[in-house]
Amino acid sequence: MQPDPALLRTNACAASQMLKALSHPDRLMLLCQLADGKERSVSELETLTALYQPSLSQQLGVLRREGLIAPRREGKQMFYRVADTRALAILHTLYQQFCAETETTP
Amino acid sequence: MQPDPALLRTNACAASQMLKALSHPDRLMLLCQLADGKERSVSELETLTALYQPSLSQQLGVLRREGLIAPRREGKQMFYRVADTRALAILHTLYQQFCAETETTP
DNA sequence: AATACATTATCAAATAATATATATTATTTG
DNA sequence: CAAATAATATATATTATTTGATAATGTATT
Repeated sequence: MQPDPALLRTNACAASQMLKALSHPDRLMLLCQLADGKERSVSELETLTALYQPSLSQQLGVLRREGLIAPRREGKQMFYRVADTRALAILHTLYQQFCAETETTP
Repeated sequence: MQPDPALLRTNACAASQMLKALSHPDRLMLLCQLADGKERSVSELETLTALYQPSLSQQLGVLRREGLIAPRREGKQMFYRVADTRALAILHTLYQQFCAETETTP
């Protein structure tokens, strides 16, 4: 599936760095709320995830520095959206694997 | 995409635990070698990844305890294969996103 | 200036990573 | 059968990183 060992390592490092950013429940919840590609304000995210505000901002900072999300300021509010198509692809797979079956079907 | 906040958190925790296991270059390289669903012996994996044996065994141990891979003994050798379909799905997405474009095309 | 919203700084506790040493299990050989 | 070897696993020690909580600070609007 991957012939060149040096390239394998390079790619594995890149991928695992992104996975590291994803592998935190709070950060993953945040990204789930942005997985539709639309943007959300920080206060919306605060409501949706029920995270304590400084933690929220802290985790958004991690995602921002990794380039996974991008900010846009509008007055006093900050809006974030997913800024990395690779992350978006992973999020969709995660949704299929971890959420699709556990959906609340009335 | 995900209405119930409690369920969101539950799923996010499950997913991030698996991602944590994936988000290490050595472990990811190992899993890449098993991503075709076939099994490989530890010594094969040692050759393929050029990892120092105790590290290799240590990382295999992490993956095994997380249930991502399953062992089979055959004489003195141990064979491992991916034992989790969710992990397999994630690995395929990762391959598409991080390896597909960088393929060595002669 | 006051208010609401958002970010940064600090720091102890918990976890994870890396390297080295040692142990286990099974086969082979004398 | 006992000793040697091979393949893999575990233990340990050290260092580095991450987490989680709280306090302090910054920024824009009213």
